[in-house]
This record gives sequence, C-alpha cells and structure tokens, in this order.
Amino acid sequence: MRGHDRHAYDKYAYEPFAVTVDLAVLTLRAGALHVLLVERGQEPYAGRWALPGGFVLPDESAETAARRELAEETGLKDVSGLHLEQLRTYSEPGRDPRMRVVSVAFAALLPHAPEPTGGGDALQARWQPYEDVGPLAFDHDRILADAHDRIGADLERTCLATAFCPPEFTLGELQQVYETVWGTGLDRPNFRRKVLATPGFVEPVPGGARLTGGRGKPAALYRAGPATALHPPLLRPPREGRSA
Amino acid sequence: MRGHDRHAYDKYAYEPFAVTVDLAVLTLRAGALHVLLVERGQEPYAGRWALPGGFVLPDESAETAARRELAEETGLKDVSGLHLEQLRTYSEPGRDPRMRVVSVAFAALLPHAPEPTGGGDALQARWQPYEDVGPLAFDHDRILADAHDRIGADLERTCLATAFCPPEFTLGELQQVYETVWGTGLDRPNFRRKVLATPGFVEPVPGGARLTGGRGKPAALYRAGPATALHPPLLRPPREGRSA
DNA sequence: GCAAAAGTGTTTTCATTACACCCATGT
DNA sequence: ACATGGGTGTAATGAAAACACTTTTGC
Repeated sequence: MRGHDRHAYDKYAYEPFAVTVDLAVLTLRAGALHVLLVERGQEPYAGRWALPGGFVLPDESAETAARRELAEETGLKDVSGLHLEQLRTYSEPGRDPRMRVVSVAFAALLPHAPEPTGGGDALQARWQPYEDVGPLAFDHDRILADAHDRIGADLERTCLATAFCPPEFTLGELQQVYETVWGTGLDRPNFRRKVLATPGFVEPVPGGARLTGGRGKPAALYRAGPATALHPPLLRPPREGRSA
Repeated sequence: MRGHDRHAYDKYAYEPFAVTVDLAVLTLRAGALHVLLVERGQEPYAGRWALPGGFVLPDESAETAARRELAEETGLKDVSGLHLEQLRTYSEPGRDPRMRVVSVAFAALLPHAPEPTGGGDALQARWQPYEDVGPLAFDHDRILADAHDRIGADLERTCLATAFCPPEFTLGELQQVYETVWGTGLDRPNFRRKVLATPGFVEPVPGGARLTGGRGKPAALYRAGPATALHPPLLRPPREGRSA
C-alpha cells in the first residue's frame, strides 16, 4: 500500500474509522449564553453531559448529518434556515476510548430556545448557561471553547449576530447578542450608528415598533439584510494589553 | 442502531469511511504565489493534477498525517516548525467515485521553495503558479480556493505572513507576501509603520542588513516576533463596493 | 548621474470614542 | 413624576491613506 494514493488503498485493510458530528448549539436565554447538552446513558462517560451529535450516515455529508441531528435534538420542524458553521475536525487517536472516531464539529446558532425534546436516546437534554458548563465527556470542553471563540470572532466581521435573533428584532436585542457573546458592554449610540452605517446588515421593518418588555420607548424593528460580511469590521474593545 | 449515541454503533455494520488529508501547500517564488501539485497516475482522474495528500493511518491524527505527507512530498527534513492550518473537512458523498472518503484539508505555508522530490508514487510533482492552476482532480479546485481565501483573511489579523518568509527577512519581502496573496499594491511607508507599530510582530536583527538583489539601499533585517495576533488588524484595501 | 529600493515626515481624511441630551412608554 | 430603555447630536481622539521627500546602493 502506498500512503499517497488513495486508489491503491484497500478499504477493508485497516480498522475502519467512524465519522461523527458534534454540535455546539448556542442560544440566548434571559440575556445569557446557553448551550444545548445531553446526558450520556452509557459508558464511557455515563452520566456525564456532552454535546449532542451522532454518526454520519453512509449517504450523508457531515453538514447534512449535523442538520439532521440538530432537528432531532431540538425538536424544531424547520431547521433549514438556521446558521450552521463547520468549526474544525477533531481526530486525535484516543478521543473515544473504544474505537477510532473522527468528529467534524459544528456550531449552530438559534434565535429562540425551545425546550429540548429530551426524548430519543440520551437520558435527557437541556439548555445550560455557558458559564456553568462543567467538565464534559470526551474532548467536548475544548470543542465548546473553540465554538465560543469562533462565534466571537465571527461577530466582528460577519453579520452572524442576526442568526441569534428572531426574524424581526430591535437594535437593543442585536446589541445584547454582541455583549453576551463577548462578555463586554458596548456604547449604545455608537453601536447603533455602526450597524446602520453598514449597508445590508439590517433593514428597517416599515410599520414595526415593539415594546421592549413594558418599560421604555418602543423600539423600531429590523430584519436581517442581504449582507454577510462587515466592512469595516465591528471590533470588540481590547481587553487591555494588545497583540499577543 | 440509534443515530445519536456513538456507543450503540456497530463499527462493522456500515461500509467504512476512509479518512484522508489534502494539502494546499503554498509558497512564493519570484514574487508569485505557487502551489504544490502532483500528477495522478491512476484512475479516476489519471493524468490530472491534484493536491498532495493521503490516508490518515490508524494511529495518527489528521495533523500528524498532514505533516508526514508534507515531509514526503516536499522532501524537507524538518517540517516541524512549518505553519500548518486546518481548513475544513470535505465530506460530500461522491467526492471520490469509488468509495466514501472524508477529507480533512490543510493549508501549509513554506518560506522557500525546494523543488519537490517528485519520487514516491505520484507521476510527478511540481510548483505551479496559482493563477495557472487548471481544473484539478476531485474537488481540489474548491479546496485550493478555500485555502487561498483563508490565508488571505488570516493575513489581516494574524502574524501568519512571516511563515512565508525565511528566518530573517526585510520589510519589503514581508510586504510582498501581502501584495502577492491579496493581489493588491500597498503603500510602503504605511505598511512599514503599521508592522513596526504592532508589538511582537517583527523584531530587528541587530547587525543585519541585506542587499535586496543588487539595486537599491540595503534593507534592515527582521525576525518573526512572539506575537501571533494583530491588534488592530491590517485590513486589505476594499476592492470597491462595501459589505454585501 | 541615474535608476532602484529603503526609509522618514507631514498633511488630510475618516472611523471610533465618550459623552450629553431628548423621547416615549409603564408604573 | 420618574424610572427605563430608545434614539440623536457633537466634540475629541486616534488610526489609516496619500503623497512628497531623503538616503544608499549598483550600474
């Protein structure tokens, strides 16, 4: 067998690889970032919480498998419009103690958070505040951290933030997305100007105005616009100490 | 079999997946971006050019496999310091007409370009100017385009550019990296200031000065500094037409 | 001297910041 | 009335762009 050429390979010569997807499903609930977790029912890591995921079937791409799993775990009917982003692939030998598993990780962003169906094969499923996520099964802590990093970076230069919002939203809600994911406060007037100055980021809903939960002036409603990238980027305030 | 839980899975129940790595190996030669390609010797796509790559062995991570393949294809002795970046994973059924292949793609950046060894199993291997790359085998055109996009974006906010440079380099050489990958011209004075203003991006080599090829004033030499990220980013000039 | 490439300085332009302030609603 | 959140205005700061200019080398 020659290592380079895939067509000299005997596909049954080696122990097969299993290919799975793992999902970091993120949403905002009550102003805090939450993650969808499932409780494992079997060894290894029985009783531990883990990211939802499952096997890629023989006729599926990883993206298709991820979307299928997402629908199964959340119970959402239409999962086709949701933002799904491939993060990276985790392939260390020994990730799973019983066989060779290569996992393609995805991040999914949900606007509102339906309670997970819970049914299916996991013991239970639930939303957990990102801050409270304890040690997860396998290397899922790392996957989750990578997902958080990636989403935070994406907010700076893409229109991704609207994926956390319902179809119509206020600028205050959009700002909360940024503040929650980044863990920083932003100046409202400046945020507003920046967003409105980016063509195609949001577009106003003509008649719309929504009460923001009782108190305060009703806010104007916006929809996600056609743009996907932010130029120039919306940089998060430096935490102190520049570069690396 | 339940789709969710990987431990209910019979690893021999399905046709196995093969896991490979594909490498987009990029370098600068004579001021132009070049890609390492190999010519395929077997069907499918016999005689077509393709990205180098190969199977992930049972005890390897994808990263390890990529580094091994890189060493084999380039003939470099020490490949441990080179920048290798995981791009994404390509998993569409039908990528490879004969079996199910999931491929983890990497981009590799080389400072100088040794002629590829050519030996091994491919018919031949060579550096090809990025602009002249014709239709490649499999979905490698797309992988290569994704690699180029990613590297271009990385230059904006990481210190990656030094990975294209030898251990000691001039600011003119560093600027050429940006100009070549982005395909734009940059203002030298401004580029210089920006780089020097970013702490840890480059550090001067005390005694060094190199002739830039005969003509012109000898340039000061720099080394890559400890920083990995650029804050604030070094944005490429907008091509005309913003956002979208 | 001239071309070529490195390096310095300066002005203008633009984006971002940091505020102060007004508006509309519920209690 | 006043607390609460939405929305507007504006002056000050800082970074980036544009461009003129000096320096040092090979020919």
